[in-house]
Amino acid sequence: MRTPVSKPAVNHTATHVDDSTLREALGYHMKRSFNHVQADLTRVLKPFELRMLTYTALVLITDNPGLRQSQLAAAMDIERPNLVVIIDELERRDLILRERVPTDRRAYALQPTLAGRQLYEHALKAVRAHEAQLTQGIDEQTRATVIAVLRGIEKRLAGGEAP
Amino acid sequence: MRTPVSKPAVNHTATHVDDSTLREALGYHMKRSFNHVQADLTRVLKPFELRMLTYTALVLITDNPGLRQSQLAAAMDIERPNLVVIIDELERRDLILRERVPTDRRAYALQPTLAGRQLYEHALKAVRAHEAQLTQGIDEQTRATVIAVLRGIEKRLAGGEAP
DNA sequence: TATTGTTATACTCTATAACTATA
DNA sequence: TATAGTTATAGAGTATAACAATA
Repeated sequence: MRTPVSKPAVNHTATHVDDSTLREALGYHMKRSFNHVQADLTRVLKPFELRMLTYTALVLITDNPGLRQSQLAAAMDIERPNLVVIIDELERRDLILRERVPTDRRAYALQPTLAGRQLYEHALKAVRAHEAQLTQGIDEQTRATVIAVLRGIEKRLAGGEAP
Repeated sequence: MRTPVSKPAVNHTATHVDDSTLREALGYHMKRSFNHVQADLTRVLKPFELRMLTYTALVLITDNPGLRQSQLAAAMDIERPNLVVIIDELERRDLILRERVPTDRRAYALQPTLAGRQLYEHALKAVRAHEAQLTQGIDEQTRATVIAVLRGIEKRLAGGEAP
């Protein structure tokens, strides 16, 4: 989507730019590869009219019915105000419900609807196919190592600077 | 910056949310870890009044003096229009120069100024220290594997869907 | 006083179409 | 006609402050 399918006959633009200084940094590669993964996943989710964030929210609500918005925001690692529009969108499409919690009338218990659970199933299948294509040729051991490193970095940075 | 330094005594928000469905996907972990890396790097670059994109542009221009904007945009994997404001900002701060190319008066040759080269040196040192802290405890072999996987994914998705 | 959800707001990054001036 | 840089614009993600209702 970002690069032309066939390269131009004469290419003045991509000739030998030295990025060796940047390539040292893990974050540089994380950014570049994630941008492509993000764009690709957006394309995969488009037929379901879902984005990465609405998909993530739908999955977590379906797997954790009764979840509260504050819990969901924490799980998704986003701020509460940013979750509101996501939940609004899913609710407007009748994929989830906001149910009042009797014991705490400030909070909502988020519940998937039947339509929500069905969309979850279909979208999940597409995402898994996408994931399989993405990690094709990467052995399970290596994939697990990459995930472990990414999670380790996340935990280190999430926990605050000084241990 | 995102999570409090000390967790609240009673925590209703983070209790046992099942994200096992999402955790299968590599992209999920890429997003989460990159968000933290991005936020952390933003903090590291703040004293230099640089962002990830202005830093990247400054490094590439300094390492490749005379680079054209179209080449730089391709190297940074961003669209040309988005590069303009980045170059504007660096030029306004007298960190780089737009020099007309005599042989092609449509194009600019981007050159770092002395101030740009100096800021490059200082920022690079800070970024390297950040990187060292980030990858602390990860052996070189593993780090190389992660980078290779990320680059492989980027290349696969950048090249178009059908090989 | 603290928390849940909310509104409003701002900044960053990304993407596309269309323009200008050159080639 | 094609390319380099530009302008304008739109969409998405992220972050903070401040509010009403409730605890």
